[in-house]
Amino acid sequence: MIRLNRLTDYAIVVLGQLAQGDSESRTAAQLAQDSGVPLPTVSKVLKMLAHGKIITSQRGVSGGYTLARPAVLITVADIIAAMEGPIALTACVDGASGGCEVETLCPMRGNWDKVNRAIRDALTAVTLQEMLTVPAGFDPFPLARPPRGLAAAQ
Amino acid sequence: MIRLNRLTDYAIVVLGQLAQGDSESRTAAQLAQDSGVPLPTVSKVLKMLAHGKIITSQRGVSGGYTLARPAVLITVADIIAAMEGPIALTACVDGASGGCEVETLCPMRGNWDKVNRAIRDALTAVTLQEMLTVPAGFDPFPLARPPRGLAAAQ
DNA sequence: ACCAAAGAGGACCGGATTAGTACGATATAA
DNA sequence: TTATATCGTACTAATCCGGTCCTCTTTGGT
Repeated sequence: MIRLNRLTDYAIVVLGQLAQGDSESRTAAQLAQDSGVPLPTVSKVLKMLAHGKIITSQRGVSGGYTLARPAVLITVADIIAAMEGPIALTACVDGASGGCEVETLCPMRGNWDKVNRAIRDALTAVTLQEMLTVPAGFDPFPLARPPRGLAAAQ
Repeated sequence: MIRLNRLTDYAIVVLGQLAQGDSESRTAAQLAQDSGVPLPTVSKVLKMLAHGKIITSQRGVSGGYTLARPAVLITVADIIAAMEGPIALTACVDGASGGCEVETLCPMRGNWDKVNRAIRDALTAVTLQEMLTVPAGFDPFPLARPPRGLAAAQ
């Protein structure tokens, strides 16, 4: 199970709220209430998204947040990148010769790149809009997975 | 940055060692020495891989580990699945109605499935063999980013 | 039959990461 | 000028994960 941060999850939810709002400006408080996520946390998420240029913020008395562009043009890759930095599986890949101690022994430095690119492409192919449109008659709980835990798993 | 466990990283390295060994049996101690990873940790990794049917183990006095099948037939998806459980981005996706508190509000439960499938496909497309063969003249450090403190694990 | 080697399995602990909170600063419209 | 709402940063608590240790089981050799 590859984990992405809970905040990223929230980000998607919040963006969903924003996308439904007909491009109207919504305050952090509104979004917090609508999403059920505590205000400070939503605020944090919104800040990160604004930083990543996914949404725009308007300060001041009647301020709020708006999608920076239509939901169709926002990809999951964009969102994840905003929330977690560049999309890549963490490994020796991430540079800096000092970082990986078994560097000289590891026969495959750099080949993660291929994997990373594949994943990046996969994530770029899905837009926020697609995440919002729930297909008719889909199964809400596709995989019944064991609680997390690698050792406990299987 | 999507994180996969450090153990998964080790798994790839260790499997690399195994793949080079002409299908000979190697003990955990040997692999630990060759990979530079502490024995208990390597042992744990090997156990998990054996559990996932990636490698086979032979107990007893002249025991050891061997790849369960040729490196060409072992995909990165297999390895990650063995180390971290089913491949999916953690989200409301992962079932159990109690798990997600904003469930009723979240307009996009289940659409992660599309993303997950894409990622799974991407990972399945890369084999251990491919990870081993370093392309001629590749750049060892494609992205220059600060090293993540690796806890000085020898 | 016994002993040594090697893996299997589980429990445990410390450290690192992250979620969540709080507070002060800044901008804006009325 | 004041009320409102975001911005930015610092801090704390809880969770998760990597790593280690210990004991049991299996197996081959003596």
